[in-house]
Amino acid sequence: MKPKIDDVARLAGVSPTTVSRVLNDRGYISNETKEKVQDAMTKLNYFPNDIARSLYTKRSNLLGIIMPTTSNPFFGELTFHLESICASLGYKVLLCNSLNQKDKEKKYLDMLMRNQVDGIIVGTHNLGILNYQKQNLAVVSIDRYLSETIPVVSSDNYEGGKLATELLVRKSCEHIVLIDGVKEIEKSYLRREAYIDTLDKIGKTPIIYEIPEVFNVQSQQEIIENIFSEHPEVDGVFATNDIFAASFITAAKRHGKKIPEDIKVIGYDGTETVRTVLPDLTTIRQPIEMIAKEAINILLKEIEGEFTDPLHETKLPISLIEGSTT
Amino acid sequence: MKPKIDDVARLAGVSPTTVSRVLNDRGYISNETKEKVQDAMTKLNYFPNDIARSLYTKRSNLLGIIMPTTSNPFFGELTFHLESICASLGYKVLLCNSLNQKDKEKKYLDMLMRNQVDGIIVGTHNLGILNYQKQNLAVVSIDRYLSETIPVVSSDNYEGGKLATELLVRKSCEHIVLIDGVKEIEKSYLRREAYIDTLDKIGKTPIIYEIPEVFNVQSQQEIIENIFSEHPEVDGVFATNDIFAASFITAAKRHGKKIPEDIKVIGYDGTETVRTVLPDLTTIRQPIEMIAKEAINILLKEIEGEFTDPLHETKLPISLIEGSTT
DNA sequence: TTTCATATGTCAACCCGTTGACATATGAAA
DNA sequence: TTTCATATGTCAACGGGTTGACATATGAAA
Repeated sequence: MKPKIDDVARLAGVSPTTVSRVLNDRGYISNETKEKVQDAMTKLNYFPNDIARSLYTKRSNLLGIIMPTTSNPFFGELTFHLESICASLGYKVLLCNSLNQKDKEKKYLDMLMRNQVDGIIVGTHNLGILNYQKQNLAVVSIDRYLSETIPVVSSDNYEGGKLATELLVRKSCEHIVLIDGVKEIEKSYLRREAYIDTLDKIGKTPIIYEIPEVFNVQSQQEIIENIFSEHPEVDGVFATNDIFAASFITAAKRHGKKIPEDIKVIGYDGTETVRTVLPDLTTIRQPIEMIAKEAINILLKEIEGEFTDPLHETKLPISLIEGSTT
Repeated sequence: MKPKIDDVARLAGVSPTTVSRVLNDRGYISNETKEKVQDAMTKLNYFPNDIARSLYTKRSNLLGIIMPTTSNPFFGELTFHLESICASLGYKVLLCNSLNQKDKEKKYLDMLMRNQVDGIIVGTHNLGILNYQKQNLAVVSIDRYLSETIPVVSSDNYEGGKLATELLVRKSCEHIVLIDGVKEIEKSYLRREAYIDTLDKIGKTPIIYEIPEVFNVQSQQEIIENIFSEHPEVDGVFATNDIFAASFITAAKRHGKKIPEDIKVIGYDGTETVRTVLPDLTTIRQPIEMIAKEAINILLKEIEGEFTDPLHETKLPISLIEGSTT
């Protein structure tokens, strides 16, 4: 059996209340007693039961993180930073990989509610479900508009899309294709909008390819193949994430195209991983750690009840990293 | 205030016990009552408090996952699979990014114990701390020997190292360098051993470079630079993970070396991410999902108390993926 | 000598849901 | 008519730790 507070008290020769006082640093305790108690805890290998504590204090110190998948380097890195910051602040993280599937998100949300999380950080698409139960729950969304009451932390997607498209234009690309995720309702596609606006301004027609199952390599490649058959004139590609960009480059090479001579390619995200594995790739870098910090900042304020501002949106700066693919 | 079981009971016009019976599907309940209760729960937005439940049942259904960092694609993907499988089995995951730092691991371990996790999956180096408290706790280690009583799940590292080195030899490399992590005590370095053994057999001298701070890009590059000054004759490189391999290739290009003509490079891991971003890279692929499945299998057996076999080790098959870097 | 900060103990209520024991009621089968 | 499966209620203990109220004791300062 796991030792409990009574066992510690007995071994230390004090009352359970005193042990609790040591644990919570309340009231008067002599150093001598403190040591006795701590020794007893060490000897017994005692760990205070946070479940019992939470039940009483009504504070779980648990946060939920819902991401599409930590397999994706952007979300993997984001999750790392989020969790690291949480840990440094005494919060624990329940991880959820929703794969952007509504049913999974619903189940995860349910699970998180049952586990009395103090707040949730959401990096996933859908989650319309959230609305009806927002009530007391603190929620922050990363990069996605979820509802009017949920603050969003993102980097400057419009500016990123603009920078990317402008770069291709400046490099004299005539036929610039956008490779993006699927446009869903209620989701703002600022990178895409910036791409369209920028092309509009110089009288060019947008050519957009949508990749539906974001985390399915196969479907990605099929769609990218279509670009070459349907738009063989393509000489510039803006992919809204680096993985798409990399996939495109691979396909382009297969088609005998030279990057950047024949086609210039720019990606998006600029994760450590992709920067290391494919440092040549020109990309728009998101400040992932800063996003994580800001998201947690806001979430904690919400948890403390200090947050009232609806329609709150934080836009963090992006930066262009020019490699040799443009 | 969050609704509790009594509120549900009142609204449904039944007793709290009946609500509990509905929740746990125990005893006799008419369908009519079931529906009334479920309606009331929906109306009130009621979520059963898993904390209170756990306290009574002494089962948290919580698992701890300690990884170096989900930023790394191997661990990001591993974490994804582990979590997905856990979720499908009704387990919840507390995520810990230890960065292989002993003090952090200790803190995380402490945290997990306090949270009454049913088991822990460890993908991190150190954790000698584990020994003294192993007692009732179910633990599985991935790829690392931690103690005699902790089962290890890994892929066949020796075979992988052998295949990799043999491939370079077969491709007529004369000066084969190994880029590896730092060799620590108590850690088995089978990939390295296989490399050494394979070279020994044909009378070649191993040349080993160790990268200490695995997740520090800067230090990686510095060490790799040394290879070119100290061993300009290098014509084959076996990197024990794909990130090292990619870093080396980047450096090689900077030095005007052609891959594979001047230097052949093989990596290790074969994650989805690297396969997509750098599909040319020859690598040894680890069956990440299989590793995750097997780890959880064993962990659950431990939790159910069915596991007694000490010194248990599971070795899963690796495969060679030949790209164009060799 | 009085007073008070320090130090510790006892006790019970509380957090929320679970469970076993026991009571009661209904309707159908024997 | 008896019996029993079905259906629901009441009640209290339980899980492990927290906390407030109150009692008591000691030693030092006033």
